Amino acid sequence: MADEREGPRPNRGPAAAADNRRALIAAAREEFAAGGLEVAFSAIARRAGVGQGSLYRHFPTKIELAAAVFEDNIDELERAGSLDALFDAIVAQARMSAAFLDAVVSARDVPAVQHIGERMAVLVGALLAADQAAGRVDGAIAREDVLLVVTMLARTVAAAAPEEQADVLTRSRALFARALSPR
Amino acid sequence: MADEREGPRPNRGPAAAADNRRALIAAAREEFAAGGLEVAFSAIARRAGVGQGSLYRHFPTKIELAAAVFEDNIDELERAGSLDALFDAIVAQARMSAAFLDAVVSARDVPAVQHIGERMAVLVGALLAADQAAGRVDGAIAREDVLLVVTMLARTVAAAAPEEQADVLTRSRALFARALSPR
DNA sequence: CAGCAACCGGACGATGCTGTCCGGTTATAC
DNA sequence: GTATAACCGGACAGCATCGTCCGGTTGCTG
Repeated sequence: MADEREGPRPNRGPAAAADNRRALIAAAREEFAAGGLEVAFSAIARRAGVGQGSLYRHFPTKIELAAAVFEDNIDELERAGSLDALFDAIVAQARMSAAFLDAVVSARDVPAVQHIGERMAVLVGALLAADQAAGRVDGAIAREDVLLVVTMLARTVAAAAPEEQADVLTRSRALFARALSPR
Repeated sequence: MADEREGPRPNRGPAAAADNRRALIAAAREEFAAGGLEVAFSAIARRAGVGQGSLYRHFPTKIELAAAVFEDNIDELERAGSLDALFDAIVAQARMSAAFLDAVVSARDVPAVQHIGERMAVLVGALLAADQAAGRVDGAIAREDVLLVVTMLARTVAAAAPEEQADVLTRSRALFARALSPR
């Protein structure tokens, strides 16, 4: 039933629904990364080569769309083996992460958002425990502290002007390294 | 706030220009503090009891308006006697500061913005030197680090949901205290 | 007192986004 | 082969904001 054909694929019919969904998520990822959460729905639909109707059918609200995008991205984050690696991955998707965080504050009760929050909490908890066991992070640091660091990193790097992004990045990494390292 | 509506005070003529300017700045301060930089120009004019034409005449762009508002606020910041006190003052105006920072990244070359940047840099430099001399802050910390901390504090507190604002505040303050304190 | 220049305030056209609705197309069932 | 149901895509009306423009008022000057 769910058989994916290459070649001259029709853009209509039930089989195209999954394709459209993927195209929309990909387009939204690029738009969010470029312009934050403020981008217009119409722009996302245009980039995906899909009508606005289809966009609203798949994702009635912007929060659900953002959640779908980030659900994909979090897979990448979960490959990190240490907090440092997690920070690297977060920074690489800084604008995306910041956009998602903006969405979170306005809709904490959406199930999809909660699910992502739990995945992040579990991930951070595991990495923190490992780093503390290895003596790389002070025992006084709590999971909430690390989540805060992640948030700050994403927002700060995302908001920085392009020419000072590199400086901001190294400086904030060093700052947080001081904050987390054992006394 | 409600301005002086008493007596047969004409709202026209050259003398009213300065009054209008003050009213606009006051209205903009409240609007920015409530809704960030995204508030509509029309809303600011309405709150100030002034026509849109007058708003655009005094402040052609939103950046200039934000700069005028923050130029007022920075007087308060300069009363701080230590970095800790500066952080307190920044957090008290968190939403305002965050709104202004957003304006800065989109118009770094505006003279009014540059002027405020210089005042902040001078202020932070002086406080940092004092705190380092007193042994409260590590000598390895640079002025740019502190400016980064200020930015992060403002943005983080401003973006937090009301119910977790208190927790975010204490946690980030503790985190940055660890980062800045001598080894 | 009369003319002038500055300034005020709101109306107004333009622009862009939102969310819905419907004609048309395609796979599937019979 | 034909009927049916699902789904696509773009048009469209509604809405908010932007930035300008102009009639009207006020204080100043000769």
